[in-house]
Amino acid sequence: MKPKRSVPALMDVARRAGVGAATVSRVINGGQNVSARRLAAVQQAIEELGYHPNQAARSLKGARTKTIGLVVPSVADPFFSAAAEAIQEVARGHGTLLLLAVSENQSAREQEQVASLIQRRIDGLILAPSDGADFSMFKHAGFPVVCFDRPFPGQDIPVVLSDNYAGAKAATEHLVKAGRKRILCLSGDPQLFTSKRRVKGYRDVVRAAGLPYLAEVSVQDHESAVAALTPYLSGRSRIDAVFSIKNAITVSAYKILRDAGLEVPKMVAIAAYDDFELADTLDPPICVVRQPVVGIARRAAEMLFEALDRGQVQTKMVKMEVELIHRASCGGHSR
Amino acid sequence: MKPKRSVPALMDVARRAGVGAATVSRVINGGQNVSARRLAAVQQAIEELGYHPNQAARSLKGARTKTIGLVVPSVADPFFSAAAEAIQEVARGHGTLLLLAVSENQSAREQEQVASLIQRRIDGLILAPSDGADFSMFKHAGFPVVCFDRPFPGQDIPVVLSDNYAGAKAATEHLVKAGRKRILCLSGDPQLFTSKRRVKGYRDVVRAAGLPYLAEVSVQDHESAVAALTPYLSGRSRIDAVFSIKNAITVSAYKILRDAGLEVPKMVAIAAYDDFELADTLDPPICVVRQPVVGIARRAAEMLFEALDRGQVQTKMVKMEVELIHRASCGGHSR
DNA sequence: GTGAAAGCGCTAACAA
DNA sequence: TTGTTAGCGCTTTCAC
Repeated sequence: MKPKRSVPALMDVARRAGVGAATVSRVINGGQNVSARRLAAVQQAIEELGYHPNQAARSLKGARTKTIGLVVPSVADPFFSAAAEAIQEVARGHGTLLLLAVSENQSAREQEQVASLIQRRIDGLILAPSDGADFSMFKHAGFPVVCFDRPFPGQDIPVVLSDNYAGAKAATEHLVKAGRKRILCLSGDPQLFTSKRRVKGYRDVVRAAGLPYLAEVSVQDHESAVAALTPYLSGRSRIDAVFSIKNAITVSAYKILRDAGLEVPKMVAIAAYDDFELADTLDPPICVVRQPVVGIARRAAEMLFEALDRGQVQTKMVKMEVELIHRASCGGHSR
Repeated sequence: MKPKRSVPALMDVARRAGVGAATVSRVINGGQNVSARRLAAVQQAIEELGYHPNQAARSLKGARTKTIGLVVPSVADPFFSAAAEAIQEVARGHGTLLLLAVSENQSAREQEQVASLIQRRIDGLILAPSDGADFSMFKHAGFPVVCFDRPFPGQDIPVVLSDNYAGAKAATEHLVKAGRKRILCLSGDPQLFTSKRRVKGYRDVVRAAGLPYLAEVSVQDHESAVAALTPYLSGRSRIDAVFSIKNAITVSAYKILRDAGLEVPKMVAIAAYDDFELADTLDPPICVVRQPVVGIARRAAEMLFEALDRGQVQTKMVKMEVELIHRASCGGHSR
């Protein structure tokens, strides 16, 4: 009798322990209604065989897969990696694993990844949707979806996000109060929901204050940051403040100003969206709007599991407050 | 006839298209040997129903799950989140999804997570093992494993890592050449493989140079960094260089020295392991040993897929070279 | 080219 | 307390 080559199945355990399949099933599901003798026998067989129940077979029977999906633009981004960590932690608390997918903010990729997740019959999905996210991909998907950081375009899907508009407003107002007159707004992809809200917050404030609306909204990397900023560094179009809306750009702006010899905050103030690890260590420390990343992610995950437990989600939108962290780069008084 | 409530199955498609199950199966697997007429009918039914094949059922039949596991100490850590991104990218190229698990460097958690992955019948596993990783958890697992960043303790599992010893040696030698006499080595968990190798590199150099071996190897956070460094900031035990071995500690050390009024590099030089985003932006820029994170992760993933394709892994260990990035904090000449 | 039917590993209903 | 058995959704012979 040749032992079957592959991984042991429940029947192998049953045979080795000299019991029926159902008994093994009972044992691996809590061991209720099983005599001590057989329980021990089965446990020993499991141990000896290194048996692990096949989840695929279980979920075929209609059980939960104990797996949720997470789709983010990138895990390399500190915002989303912190979120991923928090979500995975909540999931772990529910005995659930995380299937990670990366969309790069491209709806085609997003769709492809979601299709892949649907095939795996995830119990639920947490998603930071791309701008062009298409709801039809969820047709007949059969699981709850919770968005975070951004809402699902044109769809009433539960979402947890922060108050981007208020945050940008607060930061801009702070600059205005500090006496800045020409505030340049720097942003990445102008299509991005978060960018749009933040730019709007900035705009409403400068408009109300009668200041010029100066925005460069398509800064992608250091090179384009140089290109975008240079015209504003001297002459009559010279600015006296920068409001950076995108994490990665902030540092570029800081370096460019410094390299151009423009003293911060004396000549040009800086305020930025998203706190970062060394914001308080740079010279001068950078004034930022801080989002409760972990709080947002955790809340989204909790909402998903509520939906899983209770059957339905009650809350449609949770908007978290952000915090303006006053630091010297604003040139403002801490009040 | 009530339409079944849940997600559509292959049979639903078959019935709607008026064909047999096998035909639908053929269509979703490439559509070979199917008449154009039925192919169209089936595709339409799939579209209308929003049908997605159930992977669980497929893998029950013995097919690959097209899913690999990734176990890291933390995804919030920039090193591991960059690695995760790279690995997910390679996986995507192979039509494979990533099941993400976090061990927090605790072998119990690691074991629990791996068990969970085994149940999901992953095709393979990429792992940054904890110090106490127990090989027995893979008993009968039936899939290839590749480690990265650290080898599996006492086990001959394929691994991709960087030359921690050489990197630490190079950094320390650089400090020695710059004339430093009292070099303090700061490290986190002394049990960690990478820490041990780096400390050894440091030690061998200071010993050979006849300099004192000064090490604080259990620095966890900013508070403990303060506690560890303070005794060395003044008096006769005063140091003239710090070699920080752990990412998170480096910035703490930098701040502590700065706050203590010890000029860098004039009074105290700094060299550190692992490059970080703002290392070149701080004042002074921090001299670091840079690991090819993405290269390491990608290579590990590629090795796993090679093992999956070819059946076996050939390489047992890949050691990547690191690079010493000269920056002003060392007080050295750039050569 | 096509469909019927067996079986992958498991759970749950039922019988004993 | 037990074991037997019928599927879960799919792929894969094997006839037609």
